[in-house]
Amino acid sequence: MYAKVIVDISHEKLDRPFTYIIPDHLSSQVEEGTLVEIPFGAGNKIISGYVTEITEGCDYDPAKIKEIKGIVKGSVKADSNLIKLATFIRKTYGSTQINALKTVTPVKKCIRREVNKRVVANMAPDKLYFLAEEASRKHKNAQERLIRELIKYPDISYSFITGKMNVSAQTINALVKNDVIRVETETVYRNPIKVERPDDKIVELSEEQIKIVNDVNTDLKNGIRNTYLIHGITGSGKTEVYMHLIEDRLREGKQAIMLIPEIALTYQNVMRFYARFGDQVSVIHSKMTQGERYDQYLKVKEGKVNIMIGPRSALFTPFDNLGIVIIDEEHESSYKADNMPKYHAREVAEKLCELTDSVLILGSATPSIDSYYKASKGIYKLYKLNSRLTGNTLPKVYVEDMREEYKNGNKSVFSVRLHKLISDRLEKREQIMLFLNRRGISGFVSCRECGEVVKCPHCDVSLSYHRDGMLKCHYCGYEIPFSNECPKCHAQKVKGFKAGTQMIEDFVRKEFPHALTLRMDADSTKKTEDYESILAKFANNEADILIGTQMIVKGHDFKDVTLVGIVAADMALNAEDYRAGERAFQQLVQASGRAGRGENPGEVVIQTYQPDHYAVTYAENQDYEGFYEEEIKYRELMMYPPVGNLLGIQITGDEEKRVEKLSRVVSDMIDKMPEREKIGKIGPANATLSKKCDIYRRVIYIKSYEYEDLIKIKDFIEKETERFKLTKESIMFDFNPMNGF
DNA sequence: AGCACGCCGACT
DNA sequence: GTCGGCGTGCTC
Repeated sequence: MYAKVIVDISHEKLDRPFTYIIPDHLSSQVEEGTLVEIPFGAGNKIISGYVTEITEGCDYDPAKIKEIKGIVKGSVKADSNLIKLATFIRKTYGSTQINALKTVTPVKKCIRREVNKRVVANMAPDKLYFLAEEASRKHKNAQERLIRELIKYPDISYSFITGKMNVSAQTINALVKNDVIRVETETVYRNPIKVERPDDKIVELSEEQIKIVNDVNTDLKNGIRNTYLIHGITGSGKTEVYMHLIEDRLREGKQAIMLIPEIALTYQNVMRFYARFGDQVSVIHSKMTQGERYDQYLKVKEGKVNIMIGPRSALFTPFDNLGIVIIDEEHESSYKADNMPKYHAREVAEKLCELTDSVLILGSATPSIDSYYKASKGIYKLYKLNSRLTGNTLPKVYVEDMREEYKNGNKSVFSVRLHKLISDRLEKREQIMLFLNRRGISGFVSCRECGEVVKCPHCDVSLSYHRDGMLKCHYCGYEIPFSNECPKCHAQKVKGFKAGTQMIEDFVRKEFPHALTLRMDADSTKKTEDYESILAKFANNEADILIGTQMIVKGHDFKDVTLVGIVAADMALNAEDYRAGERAFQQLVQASGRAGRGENPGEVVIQTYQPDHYAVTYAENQDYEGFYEEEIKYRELMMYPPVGNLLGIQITGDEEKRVEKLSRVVSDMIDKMPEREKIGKIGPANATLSKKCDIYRRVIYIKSYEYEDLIKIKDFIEKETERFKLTKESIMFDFNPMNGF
């Protein structure tokens, strides 16, 4: 028998199966997906590789075929659906097979589970006393020590004995042999989440909700497998629908995967699932150790877990009878992987559901244009949840034109209305959230004389001022002490602008000296605990105003918040990539949704210099459909996704001129392709961040209606540039990029 | 990726 | 005369 093996070397030239003989003594253990050790290359260096196929014959010179050396000890095998997913990822996103295999097997090492080992006395204390005396006579000090301890405490933890008491395992083993003691082990699964279990009352479903559940179940009964997009405004009870659908699958003996954005992972969401489904729920998240991951994997394999909740990698949970995949907040950009292979969880989930015959449920208050487009084409089934469960109304949204405010002599950060509403809420003892966009977060430093902005010498960004008196670069960590002398005109006029959030906090303190504020940004939240404790404090009503970025509130309900202020909505509107409008709209609507989650109705103030921007006007009316219609027209016109497909090509290197030249060469290459007629090309141009850590970055974007064309272009460029033997420059591809380059 | 084979400059 | 530079080619 032979095995086709993908070797663990990520290089295009080796990205194909190699044939190995399966020796007889391994034939029972080598299967598809097994991680094996194989001799490779002239030096017969031992490397590892995944078996992807087992064949009887071989299509390669038998004289040259080597034998599999063994199985990688403690490895975890990839099941066949995951191998198929890996192939899909390789083809769709253009990675190597081995990298794709590695991404679908997030648990690689079999790390011993945590065991609670205890040493227990096997005989009565008087007998032990006798043995201790005997050990003492024979100068068996360690034995004596242990036995005397056991007289006092007949049940001691193993680690205490080998640690504090300094008794070796050998001594223990000797006593076990003589039946003096026995070692008891008890397996403890490391539980990633500490829950105090709030009991969740089973909520009656609304008619809207029941319809979704029934439709899905009816379709399933009729053997129809669909993808369902639930467009439900914040607070409309999507989670209840998810839980019902999961419960129905569990009853059929199937399992469920639910993806939620990493940032929303540790909070109320997950708790509700624990409350409802108990310990058949498991959670994975990026901060987990290898051991914790392995435990979750084992629990899945042993059938103890039927629901896996986690970020995009939770998709690769090896359930053997998967029935449903749910992607909550499906518009979130974190569902797109940011390193190779740059897969999108939604697309991989579609494939996974196809392979396992499962249903896919997507949910969002602001669906991605991609998904809504598919729904409008009938590829997804669309459902709407329009009423808030608590019965309260959507918040009232005010758009404030900051140009007008300025004209009327208001030079502060707050419009008259926002100022008034803040004092109103402070008086009523209701809570307030103030948002700023991400881009406005870090402070920068410039010369008031000549306007020179102090930049990082290694990256194309301005340095930001930190409270410790240093100027730091967020990308490469470069730092210099702050000086007020301008590096260009040498005037003593350099001054720092405070980070957006801090500026607002200072301003609030000046204007409302009695208000208690909490601030949340990269500076104030170095560790996750900080982040969690800030949110907990706010939820606990220990502050009146929470100031932070858009990021902070995903999936959190603060029932006493009745006012949300978006201090400067403009930064998001003016980003250069084609998703800027979509992102801005989503941010505005999601932020607005934070107001009035409790009993009191909420109000939202959006401050902007572009009150007529379509993202703002549609957000003001909470009009998703209107926004979609406008946005899709623009995408159609420009051949942007989801109407067309986009390939981002990034060329990087440490010499500006060479990078520039290579980008031109690649561009010319594309121009000569027969597909050139059908496709659109943008660039080459400098990337948004044109230099990062002394690496220059240029980009080319290719647009096409046919995804296949993009794959062809990537393959062609890879083939053609191979002979350049690029060492200092590199070319990277991103299919339908989400975050630009 | 890594290692071997292979054809041209400065050394005991 | 050799030791060694890394160019190119292969790896089941």
